[in-house]
Amino acid sequence: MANPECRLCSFKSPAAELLSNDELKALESNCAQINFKKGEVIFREGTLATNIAYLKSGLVKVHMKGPVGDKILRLTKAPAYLGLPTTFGDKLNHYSATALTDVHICFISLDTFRDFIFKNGSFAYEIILDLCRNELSDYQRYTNMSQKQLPGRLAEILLCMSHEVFKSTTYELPLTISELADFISSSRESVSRQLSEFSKEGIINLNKKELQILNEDFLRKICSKG
Amino acid sequence: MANPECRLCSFKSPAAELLSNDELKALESNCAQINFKKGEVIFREGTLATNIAYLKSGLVKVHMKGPVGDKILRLTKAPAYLGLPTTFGDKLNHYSATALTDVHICFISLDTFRDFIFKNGSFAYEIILDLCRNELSDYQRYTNMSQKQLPGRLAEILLCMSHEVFKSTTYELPLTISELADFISSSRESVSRQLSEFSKEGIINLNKKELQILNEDFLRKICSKG
DNA sequence: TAAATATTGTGATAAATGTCACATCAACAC
DNA sequence: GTGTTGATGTGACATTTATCACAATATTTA
Repeated sequence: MANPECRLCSFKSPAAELLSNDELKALESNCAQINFKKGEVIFREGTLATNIAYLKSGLVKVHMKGPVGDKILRLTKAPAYLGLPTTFGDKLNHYSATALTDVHICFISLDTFRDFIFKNGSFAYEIILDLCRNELSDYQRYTNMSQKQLPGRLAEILLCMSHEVFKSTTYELPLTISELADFISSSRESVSRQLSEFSKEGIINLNKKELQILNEDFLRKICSKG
Repeated sequence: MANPECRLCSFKSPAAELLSNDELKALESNCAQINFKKGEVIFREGTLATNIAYLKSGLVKVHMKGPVGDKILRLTKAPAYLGLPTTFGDKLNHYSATALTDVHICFISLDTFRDFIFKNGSFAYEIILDLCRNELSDYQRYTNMSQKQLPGRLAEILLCMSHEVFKSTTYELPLTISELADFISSSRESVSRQLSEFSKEGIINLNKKELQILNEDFLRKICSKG
């Protein structure tokens, strides 16, 4: 738990950029940075939601227990607040967050955060914008995932990770095959087979975890056709 | 378009309850009530999002075009704001809202609403709470729907409408079979068959649109088993 | 009222994908 | 090293569910 220097922090969220010096000072004394290793749970479904978690660096999966197994709801890349809805929406966390890389998290006292919302309209507005944008992209993904079948769903998250997370057509898969399956609501075996299929067709190249998108246009076509 | 009397309105949202008299006055002059008949579109995907839509009375479906067809994202019952995320998140609406009953909608000027957020912390906080609670329940439904198969998904929305919307085990289905299919991402035919199945098993009774849940426990069991 | 249109029910069939079983491979602990 | 554990690939098969086709009702419109 390092002593944070929020005022000097260069990883501030867009919302935190709008805080006054005094507010940043208040933040400093009500905030603790904790580092997690890849694979560690940042907060867990069913436990008390006591702090706001701000993801300062790294990549995280947000996931929830479903009737069958785990469901990955979204990947969240720094910088971002992690559990606003689960922290404000209920006393108990309704989902979990797990580090996919080593991450830096700042836990912010709920009271302090709430105070900013009450007293700093710009801050509140920025938080609202953030919640709204997230909901839009969630709805979009939800709709796509629920109407496409396996090839389209898989193509979609491969492209999504390429565009939204890594900004590159080559990247190291941050998820295991099982997790990919949890993400697109399919089975490990089916995902494995579909990846082989994409490889055979020359659309991707997968070496261990290293993924290379060879034919993005075709992948896009698969994605949009479903 | 009636001249609204927001100050006297007895259908205020929890957030609007927190507005001052002056703010309510500002609301009055920047707000227009419009009534829609069952089946009419309140706002449409792809059009400019220019106003906040507050659902004062009635029931609405929120839906989005998907790769295959329409996808119903949620049912929203009055009182509720309808398109906050699509209004704040982007200039264009990312989804549509259609009346399932006759409804009263108050369209509120975006600037006015934004002003309340900036200047009234309690209002902003209430809006944030609302967004958060919605996201939680969306995630829950999303997870359930994506992991269950047809019987479980159908059972879930039948129960959901019973508990959340109508608060009764007997109610008139607000959706056609096709819409039910759009909601649970299945086909019209499969939903029709599954409803017959439930009827044969004595779990429900469906007469025209009048649905009666006869064996709620069993329906719950189907719902939780998937 | 009749015609037109939308909604629903149901059988036959095909396609997609989950499940089971087992082999292989990699990482890590001891 | 060696054994243990977790992750992955793949064949065979069963199951679920979409699709197509068409009939039967409802509902709306002319």
